[in-house]
Amino acid sequence: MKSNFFKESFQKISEEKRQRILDAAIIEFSEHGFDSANINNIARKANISVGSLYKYFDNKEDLFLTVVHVGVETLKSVLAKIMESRDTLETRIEKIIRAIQVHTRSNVHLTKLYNEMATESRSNLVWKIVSDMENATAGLYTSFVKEAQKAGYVRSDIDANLFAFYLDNLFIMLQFSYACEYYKERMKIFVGDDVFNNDELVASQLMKFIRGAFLVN
Amino acid sequence: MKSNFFKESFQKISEEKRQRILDAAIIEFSEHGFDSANINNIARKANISVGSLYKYFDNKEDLFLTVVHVGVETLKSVLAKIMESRDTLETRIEKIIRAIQVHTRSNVHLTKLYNEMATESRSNLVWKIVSDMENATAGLYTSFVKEAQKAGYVRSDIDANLFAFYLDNLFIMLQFSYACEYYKERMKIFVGDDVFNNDELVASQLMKFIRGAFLVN
Amino acid sequence: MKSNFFKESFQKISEEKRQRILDAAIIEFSEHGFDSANINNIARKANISVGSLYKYFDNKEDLFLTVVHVGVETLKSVLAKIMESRDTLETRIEKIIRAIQVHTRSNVHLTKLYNEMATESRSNLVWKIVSDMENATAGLYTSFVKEAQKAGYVRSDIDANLFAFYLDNLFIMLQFSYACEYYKERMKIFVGDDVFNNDELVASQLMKFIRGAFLVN
Amino acid sequence: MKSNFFKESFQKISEEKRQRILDAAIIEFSEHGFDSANINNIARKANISVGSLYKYFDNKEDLFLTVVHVGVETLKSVLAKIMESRDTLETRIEKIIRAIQVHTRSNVHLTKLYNEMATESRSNLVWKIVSDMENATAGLYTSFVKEAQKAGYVRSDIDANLFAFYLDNLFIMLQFSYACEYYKERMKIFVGDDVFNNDELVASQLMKFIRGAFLVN
DNA sequence: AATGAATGAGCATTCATTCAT
DNA sequence: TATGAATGAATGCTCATTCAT
Repeated sequence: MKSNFFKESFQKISEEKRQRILDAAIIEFSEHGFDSANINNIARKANISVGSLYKYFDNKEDLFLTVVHVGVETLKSVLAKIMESRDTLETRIEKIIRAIQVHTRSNVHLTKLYNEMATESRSNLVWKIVSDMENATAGLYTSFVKEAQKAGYVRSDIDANLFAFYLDNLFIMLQFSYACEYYKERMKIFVGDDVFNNDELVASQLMKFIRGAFLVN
Repeated sequence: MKSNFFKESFQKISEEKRQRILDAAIIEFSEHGFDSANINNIARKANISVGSLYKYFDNKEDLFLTVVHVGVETLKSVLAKIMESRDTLETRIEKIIRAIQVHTRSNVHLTKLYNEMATESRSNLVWKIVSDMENATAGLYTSFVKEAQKAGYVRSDIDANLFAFYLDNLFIMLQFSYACEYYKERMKIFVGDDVFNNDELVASQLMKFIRGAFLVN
Repeated sequence: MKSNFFKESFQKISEEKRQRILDAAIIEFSEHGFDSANINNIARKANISVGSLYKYFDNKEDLFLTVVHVGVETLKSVLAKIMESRDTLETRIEKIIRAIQVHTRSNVHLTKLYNEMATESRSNLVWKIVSDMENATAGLYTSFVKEAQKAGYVRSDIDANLFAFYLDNLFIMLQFSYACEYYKERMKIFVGDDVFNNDELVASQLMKFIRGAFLVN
Repeated sequence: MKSNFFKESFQKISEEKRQRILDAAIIEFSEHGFDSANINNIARKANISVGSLYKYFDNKEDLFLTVVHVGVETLKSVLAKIMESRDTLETRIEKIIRAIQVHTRSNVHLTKLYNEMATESRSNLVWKIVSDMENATAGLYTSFVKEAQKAGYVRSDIDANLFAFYLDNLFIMLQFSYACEYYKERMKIFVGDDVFNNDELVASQLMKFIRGAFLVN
């Protein structure tokens, strides 16, 4: 599968300009969705001409795909960093939760984009790009659960695949709840207007929830 | 707050035609989102003229709000039916899970619409319509958790609000996983291509996950 | 030339209903002009159905032409009443001026319609309807001027046709100045915000203007 | 008050293109009025794309206001040129009459636009634009009449404001009679089909009319 | 005869994409 | 290579006219 959706010329420009374009695009796409995103706006915000944009990308879709691709790579690297250490499952989960709280806040648009992307029945191209991230995540979580089962830390009477899935579901919703307006409001309704000043409570309770679900008692 | 966004004439037409319009609209909005939804398409699919559509609704936004409103009412009634019986928390949760599996499959577009809607804070009107559903859900779940805590069935060392929130998060993701293309693919990656023929496993494992999280051990 | 633009059925309805229709139509046309006038509005204001309107008139244009025709007849009869008495030119002119002040105020829409009508290059049909009124007016004024010339009251060194024309020009602008928003504002600029409470001054000065122009000194 | 209703880009295009757009617009607006004027027509006639038109003007109203503004400026400058010389009132009036005959013929659409515009108080914006022209005219005429009164050339027993007003009324109707179909036909009825080949007579008789009205006898 | 719901062509406006400079 | 003006297809919405009841 093609994994680059930009033209050669996009690689030749300065790192700084490239970043400006990606930033402008990720904001526009994450805030308006693919169809309503405005290419001319992106160019203006990136401080380049539309003409140039079309020198770097064949069309709107390719720009979108590039942005998604970059976003996915970013998310993968965040996860990878957490997972490379040799911690216990419990520690890892805790690290992930904290990372979500920190990372989501400083990369709101990335999460919004993920939400947006999961929405559009945007060709199957998007899926092609994202699936390897989901594959990585799924594989990682599942194998850690299985390992922990073998080691006796985690109940042996559960389906590792499904439990990894439910675990990731909780993580995704946590991300949305920190980034997307709708889910932020919803979280406030459930927990109170003050939640967003109470990361510690949110994290520790989620840990308790997950630990109960997984651990041998 | 105004809760009807349609004109009087919309009430006068036959139930069948009204349903045709709502169906066409919910499909269009759920598949394209508000901005990219095409009013002319909706009219064509509903087998009426644009002119008529505008006799029933003042504008695109009002049609959208009506559709959201109807969708929310449907979801509320499904939940209400489950909750009115005097079951234990555990039974109730199990019933909800089964209901999600059944109801989502036959109302795919409703769930897609919810996902779409959560995507960008479409004016605050949408939020006004949906917030009472979220409020109802949040209140219901939280109070049941608290009751169960009092009765000694559920751990007393947890924050009922947050646990209710995490619980609903699992439910929402389950819905998306049965309705939205993206999340369906993701679920297949986690659990295997066969998941959608294995409702029993999905439900029982989720029950196990939740039971572990909640119950006194 | 056809001089009726309505269908037979329009004559069969009650005088009261007919008037309601004409009133609604004259208001709509005079306020919005032909193109922007709204047939459905007219029907609603006249308290009849669009369907009926189309039973009485073949189309929008015919309704417009009927309205113009009625308006013209009204104006003609007002003028006729003034002219039938055996007054001197000077008295007649004074009577016309006073009549304009009174009649225009209570028939604002008629004058607006005249202005509107003079604007549209509405087919030559309009012209056909109106020309006989203009012919009548022109003939009347001109012959009175000529008579007065013969009688020695009016300067003999003038072109009666043109003087009658200039005279009517003054009358038309007076009408507009009492009926049409734009010209009302303009008159206020020229004479002061108080003009419309000062009919006496306006009339007497206009008399003085015209007398000077016409009379032998 | 804002006095430019176009975007910056409109100033950047070639004088020739700018004129083409203004010409097309003035014709369309003067022939159909604001509501019925067709933007796509204007673009086509101006030989540019609709897209471009919207690069130069935010919307239909702004294009209209620009056209009105330009028209008013043109009329003001014509009047100003006549008035700057140090002639007697009588000479000035004669110059204005001749100027109307010449200028109206070569700027038919400007006069039609004025008529159209006076027809329905298009927002109060139009009035804002035009009122300063009316103010200028009113002030000019009135002060000249007053001066002439002081100098003993004009009767002292008249209201200068009203006489200036009646004078301008005659001028306006003369303009309409040279530009607008309806008023042209009317003038032919009053004076004969040949009027438009007889500027000399029209002017000299109008002078006679006005002189009689104003002068000390 | 009367009704008014239904129709669909028409217009203002937007925006992805092109191309002359 | 970079620019941004120009293009025109597409879409929300209106309203004269029709026609089943």
